[in-house]
Amino acid sequence: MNLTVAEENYIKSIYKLQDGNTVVSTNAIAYELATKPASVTDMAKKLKEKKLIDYEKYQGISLTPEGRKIALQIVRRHRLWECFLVDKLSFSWNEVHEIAEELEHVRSEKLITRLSNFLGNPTTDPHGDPIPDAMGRISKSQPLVSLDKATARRLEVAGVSDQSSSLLEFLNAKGIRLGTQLDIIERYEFDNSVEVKIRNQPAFTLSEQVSKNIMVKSL
Amino acid sequence: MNLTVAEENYIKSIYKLQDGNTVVSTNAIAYELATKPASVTDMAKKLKEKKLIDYEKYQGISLTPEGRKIALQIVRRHRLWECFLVDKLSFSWNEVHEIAEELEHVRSEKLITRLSNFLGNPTTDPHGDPIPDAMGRISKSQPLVSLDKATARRLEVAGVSDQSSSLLEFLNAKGIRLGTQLDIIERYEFDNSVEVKIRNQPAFTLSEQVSKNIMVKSL
DNA sequence: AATATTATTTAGACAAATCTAAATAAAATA
DNA sequence: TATTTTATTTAGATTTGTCTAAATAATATT
Ligand SMILES: [Mn+2]
Ligand SMILES: [Mn+2]
Ligand SMILES: [Mn+2]
Ligand SMILES: [Mn+2]
Repeated sequence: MNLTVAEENYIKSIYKLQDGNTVVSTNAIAYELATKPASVTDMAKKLKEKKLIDYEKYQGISLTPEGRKIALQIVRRHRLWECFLVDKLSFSWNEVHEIAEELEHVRSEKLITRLSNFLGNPTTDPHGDPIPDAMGRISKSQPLVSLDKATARRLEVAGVSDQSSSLLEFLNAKGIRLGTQLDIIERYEFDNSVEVKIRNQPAFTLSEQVSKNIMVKSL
Repeated sequence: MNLTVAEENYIKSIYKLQDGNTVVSTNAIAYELATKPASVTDMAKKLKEKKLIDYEKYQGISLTPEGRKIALQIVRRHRLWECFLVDKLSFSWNEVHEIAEELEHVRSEKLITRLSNFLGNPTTDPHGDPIPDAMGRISKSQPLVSLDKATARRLEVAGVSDQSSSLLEFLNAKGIRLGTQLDIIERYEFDNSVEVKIRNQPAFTLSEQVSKNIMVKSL
């Protein structure tokens, strides 16, 4: 199965959007890929032809088992490259997504096997997302709680639900990254903001907008 | 200047073929890129439009200074990735070309700067070819001699002029790589073959075909 | 149920990169 | 120089991925 870069990007988006849902809508894919619904319909026909998706017009789109297998390979490549960029080239987590978006399309079994090995076969990427193994097995990311709903006092940052560069940049500036331990100092009902503290640093306040997108686990 | 992968591949081929020559022919480029002369003519018009090559019909093709600058960037990326694959992922030199052929098109200044740094800013790639620096400066590869014409008795392998996977694989199997030291045992006029010896190994014979493509310097 | 809104598909077009076959120019040879 | 061969270009198609505008289907609202 030899796929173009465009086809790979569609497969990956469908995988991402499907998560739980039975089918994905034409519009959702168009929005995700910053393209037009008409283009999605065109591509849907091609991917159906290749038996990578199930698709009947007006009925939404879902990956076939084969499509899912390919999606997991692409996700694996994407996340391994993100690890490489952060761990070996000292990029910060907000800079790696766009670059990995290109690197993920370099197809070579051997390259990915060796890259994974070189990185110590990591199981999560710099954003806390699980990395599928060579067989496409992916650990169910334990259901995390968002910071605005967490109950414990001491928490560890385990992921972000919004991966926009603007959020990641903000967190970066505040010194919040994966594995950072936070203490909840105070919650303000008024605007649902929350005051938090990182060891050896003055406390600061996070808006609801932000705390909603920080996924944490208690220690 | 935003170039497509195809445009980058053309620019790189023209750079490679120009080397010394004033202009490059349509056919030479077609052969190098395994495409058809008609396609080269089409692309020549586009690249001229973008002011990356000088081209008048029937007069051959040459890079403009701007085109040359871009070629050097692509060559830099290609060779740095080759270093990465060999030095960090333990690929052998005959396996890296195809993969680097894809990696070279991932465009990110920062990525390449950091990759170079991570590798210790190497100045030659695994095939002995010089790596242009960030400014596009490239060290004139000292004019090497091919093994079949070398005069000294003890030689060091400094490059290969044919980079086909078949030659590299052969050399690999014989234990010949960049920096390998060879002693000339005997030259046979009959078929221009040459018997060589690597330290701690039995001597063996190389055909003229092979020795022509091994570039060496004396020690 | 009729109407309005939203989602999706179709029709027709375009740019990029390629091809084959035919036409033309340049170079080599007799 | 005339002829043959080789190199290059043009003309016309094809594939991939995209778009806009118009048509149609599904859903929501009165
Ligand atoms: Mn991508
Ligand atoms: Mn990620
Ligand atoms: Mn390439
Ligand atoms: Mn090389």
